[in-house]
Amino acid sequence: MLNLYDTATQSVKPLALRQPGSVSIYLCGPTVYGPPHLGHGRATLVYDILRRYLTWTGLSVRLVSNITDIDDKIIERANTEGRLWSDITHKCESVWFEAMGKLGVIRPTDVPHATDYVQGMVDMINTLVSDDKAYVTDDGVYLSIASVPDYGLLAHQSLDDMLSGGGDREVFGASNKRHPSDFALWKFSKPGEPSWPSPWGDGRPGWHSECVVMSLDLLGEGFDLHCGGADLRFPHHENERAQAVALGKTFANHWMHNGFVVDIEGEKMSKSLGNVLNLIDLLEKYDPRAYRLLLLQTHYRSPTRVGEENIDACVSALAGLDSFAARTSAHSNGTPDPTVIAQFISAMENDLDTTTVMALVFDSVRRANTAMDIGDVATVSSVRAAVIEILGALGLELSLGDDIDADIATKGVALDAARTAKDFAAADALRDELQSLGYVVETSKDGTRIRRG
RNA sequence: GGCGACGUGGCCGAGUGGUUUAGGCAAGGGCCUGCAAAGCCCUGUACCAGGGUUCGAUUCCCUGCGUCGCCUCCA
Repeated sequence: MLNLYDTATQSVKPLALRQPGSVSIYLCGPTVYGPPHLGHGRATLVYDILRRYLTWTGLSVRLVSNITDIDDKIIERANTEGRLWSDITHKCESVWFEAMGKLGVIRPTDVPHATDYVQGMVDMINTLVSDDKAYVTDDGVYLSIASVPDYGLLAHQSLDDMLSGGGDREVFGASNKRHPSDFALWKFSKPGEPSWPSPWGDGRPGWHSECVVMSLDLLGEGFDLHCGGADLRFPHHENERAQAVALGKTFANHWMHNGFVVDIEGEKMSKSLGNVLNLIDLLEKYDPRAYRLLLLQTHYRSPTRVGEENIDACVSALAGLDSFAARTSAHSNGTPDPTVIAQFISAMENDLDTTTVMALVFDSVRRANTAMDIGDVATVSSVRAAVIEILGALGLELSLGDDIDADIATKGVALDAARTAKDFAAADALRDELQSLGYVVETSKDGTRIRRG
């Protein structure tokens, strides 16, 4: 049973399943108006790891992650660049999935698009308006949060405190709303903007309405888990839930939020600070597995510092793991060491304690390496199998790097021959040549092993 | 102003009321090696400051200082 921190109750509690054997998860996906940044990468990676783990334990996982393809930001960019808004969303979506593919993130089981659900949103808003839970103003339709008794469940703050705070912040549209915290379900469109018909006037749905309709439509009431970045906790998730509650529907049973990616100074990356790191750049410069490893070595709720030093450390650690996989590849048919697997499970069940899991992995690798040194084949194969099993369950594939060309392999044979003949000058020359071509050359009593670096 | 998180060895980053107090990276020493690489072993004696509770606190409580997040679009 997976124990997971729940934002609503602010405590770690078992993830209860609505239907035994299967898990229903809704993850708020991207608004497609720009390239993915490191924060998007973290969120998708965290939930990819969760999803893979749950699947590994034998559960059937349904992971719904939407694409928000209608939003003010998209319209703004379309206007600025004189492009069709759908042109931007299509392009951004393909860039998104290409990046996620490189990260090794499995595509969600369902990828609903907000624009495909507009009618459902209009219907939902209509119900809320007829029940007087929502009302029409001159610029849109708003939800009356007074109709939601426990509004603030996720914010963990009283409305008064939320309103009194924020220093000099302005409350948007405060003048024409019943309550300053009421939020838009439907926004009337200005001429030239994308719009859909509605009983109240042409317009587009509010962001919060998109996610409730899609999650309830695909997963149904009382689905198991709703997740996303910590910044979505309030107002986005709070407001999604508020609509469901106003409709008299049971919403998510458990709320999970991941921590931010911060810069080297420890500040959250944000566009206004100009410290946003592009995920595409990271993927071009480094082995994508390094980012996954970095996140596995941090708890998912802690802020993560992402900088070159950090990623470099992971690249080095990965080299050690790959090297381990390569040097033990002859013993790849073992049964995973049950003790190691049990430790893995117990760490994961404890609120996804992947840092402990990685410590276990590195310890196991060391144990197997030692066994390898002394020729304890049984230990090598069972521990190796456990390591591969665990890393596989977390989405980390080790590289044997043994897909080398024939002429390179030939040079390896020549290198061994030169060593046997004690012609070390020739052997060193061959090794230098191979290394300058980017290969890792490891010689031992058993012969030379060449692999891609 | 409200709510919340955090301050750990050169760096990153877990964790814990006390005996062998993660792990990764980097560094130094050693073994192995023709020399390297890979691997293994050893070393560094860390917990913001000041009080308090306790036989004992890095871990609990209080105060102070510092950092960060949310309260507005945001993974």
